[in-house]
Amino acid sequence: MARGSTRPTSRDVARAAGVSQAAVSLVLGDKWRGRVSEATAARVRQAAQDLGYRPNLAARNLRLGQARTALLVVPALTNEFFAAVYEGAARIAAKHGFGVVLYPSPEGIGPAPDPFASARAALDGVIASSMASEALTEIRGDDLPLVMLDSDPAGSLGAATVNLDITDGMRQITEHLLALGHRRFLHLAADIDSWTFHVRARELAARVGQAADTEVRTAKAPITIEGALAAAEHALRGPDPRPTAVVCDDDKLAVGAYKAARRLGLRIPEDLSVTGFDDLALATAIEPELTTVRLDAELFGERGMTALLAVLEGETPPEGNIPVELVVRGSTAPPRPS
Amino acid sequence: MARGSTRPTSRDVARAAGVSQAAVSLVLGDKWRGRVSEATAARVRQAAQDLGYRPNLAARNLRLGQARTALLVVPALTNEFFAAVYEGAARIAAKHGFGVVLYPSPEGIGPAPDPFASARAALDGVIASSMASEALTEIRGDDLPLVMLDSDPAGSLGAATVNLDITDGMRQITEHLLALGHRRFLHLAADIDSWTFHVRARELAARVGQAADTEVRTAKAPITIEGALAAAEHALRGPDPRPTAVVCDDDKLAVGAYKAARRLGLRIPEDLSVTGFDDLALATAIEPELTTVRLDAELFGERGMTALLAVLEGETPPEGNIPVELVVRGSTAPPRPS
DNA sequence: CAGCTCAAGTTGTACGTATAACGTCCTCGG
DNA sequence: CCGAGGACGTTATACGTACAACTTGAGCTG
Repeated sequence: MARGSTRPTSRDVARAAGVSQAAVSLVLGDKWRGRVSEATAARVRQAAQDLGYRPNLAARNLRLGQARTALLVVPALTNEFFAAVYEGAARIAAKHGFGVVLYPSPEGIGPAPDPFASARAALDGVIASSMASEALTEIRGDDLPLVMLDSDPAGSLGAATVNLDITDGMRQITEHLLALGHRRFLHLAADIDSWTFHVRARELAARVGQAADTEVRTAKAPITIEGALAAAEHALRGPDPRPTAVVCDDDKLAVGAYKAARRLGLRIPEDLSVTGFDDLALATAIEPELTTVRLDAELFGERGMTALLAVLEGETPPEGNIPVELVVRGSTAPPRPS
Repeated sequence: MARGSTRPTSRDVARAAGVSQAAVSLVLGDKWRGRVSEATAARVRQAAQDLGYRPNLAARNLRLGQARTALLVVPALTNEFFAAVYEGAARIAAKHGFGVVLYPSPEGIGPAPDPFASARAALDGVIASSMASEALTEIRGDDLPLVMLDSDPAGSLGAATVNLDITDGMRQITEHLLALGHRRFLHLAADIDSWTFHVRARELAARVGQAADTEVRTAKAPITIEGALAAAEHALRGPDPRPTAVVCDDDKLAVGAYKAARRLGLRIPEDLSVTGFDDLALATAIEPELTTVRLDAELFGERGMTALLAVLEGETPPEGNIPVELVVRGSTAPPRPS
């Protein structure tokens, strides 16, 4: 802030090139065909180069009434899944000259004024994960275009939604396990009240319910290794007969299940099958490698940004769920004959 | 963009409250003590509330000549370490009314105009990880305040630096392994040419060199599980006698080492000790849990942001390395007597 | 009651840009 | 030789805000 020489403006460039400020704006804005001679344009570009001129974004945004910036609201970047969503969104944004800013994790803000509560004018739109929906209304105005990620299409009035095909993912897992012969399941569920996890539970119950002699127990856990370990161990120590397969809402929960199995002396997959959800780096780090559902988080982010851009253009965003894929690895096998 | 009713401005609020626009600015900017009566101030605030007024950030930034925004340049957010750095930086930033934007991963930008190349005017400063230093000069002007993360203090002319005490971390690892009795080491090194990884190699060589009858082999690998697996397997199949400890530059590399050991029929830690670096979630997910050096990535980000804020205030940023901590878990043990 | 002070505002302007609207000169057809 | 139009610009203005400088009236003092 205590910088003496301020940065050069378009007026400085104009002076150096011997033209008016307007001419500089035309040339650098690439709107000079038939309005400025090639020679003059070259002179202007050279002057801009020499001075190291960069347009002042604040002024440009003010003038144009838009910021070419979108806000992405996610629960936590340290979750690899959401980091990948960001990267996908940022890639598409960059292709269209847009930037993406993140809503800082709510618990970290404290009593300070939320920078984004007053930043609405510098944003053109919002992409929000359903997991972060509570704080959403105060961040976003009632007028800012909105795209919801993984949210109940029926419940998000007006806003465009982009969803992964969670239902199909859970269907594939369930059918895989049923085909292997499993009948007694433990559902290790995330203790988060959001649409995407409700769908998992609903689909698991529906599919398993169609087979005979089946049972589904549920244990809720926070999405941490320790939390999952505690919940899984407690549930697996429950009344006989023990479940033969643990269906986890998330790969991280599956790691907890692995640790619980180890404590109980159960081998995976011989004594216990385990499945995850997301296909994070974690899934192939552990032994045996985890059977899970691959979610293309980057594509998810890309679709979210694409949808927002469509809304901004006044078009109708594309519909349709993003397909997911069951990846069978070493953590699932037929149950031991009892 | 095709929105009919534009958002209310401070002038609209002024009209509604029956005062001038300047009065609105004074009241909402909290600079009205002794300039505006309490009653009028209340009227203004009420009007702003009613209209749902939010200041236009672009205009404010233009007027003030600052954006209260910092740019954080990191190689990849999907690396949990850098995601945590972001969260730390964003937390401190928010406390000071600042925002943090990320430099989008370079490979994703493609031929489109880089939004940040021209965004300098909307940025007040840059925090950059050394791993991303190549692209730095074109992003940053030559005038924007800069803080470097994990970079050679001697090499970063003028810019403030914030460093983790990597040297001490490697010292602790080496001494731990030497104390256990190890003499033959494999250094599974990241194939990235950056200061932070040079320090690891240098310190390992220096410390081990002080003991008698020691040997250090080096294998370079990209920081992926597959890459590390290939490099580690190749190195461990090398000429006898085999190394008894694998020192990895990074936890992810250590996972590759685990997989290589498994392929070779070596048990960890009985036949082979393995150490990591970073203490990511991965470290406690695998079995046995990984002996590694804990880096407080969030604190790292906090310190980076604090340093930048100090520079912006014209103060001298605080000095000193951030301490790191050896976390001994189950992946290290005395070598098998030969 | 003249002159001063102070509260309580208002008027005016600048930040840097993009673009609409307005000159010029030059060329060229009729 | 005149007028039309294109090529090549320039001048002027608005975006919404923050703040310096000015105005106005009331109260107080001597």
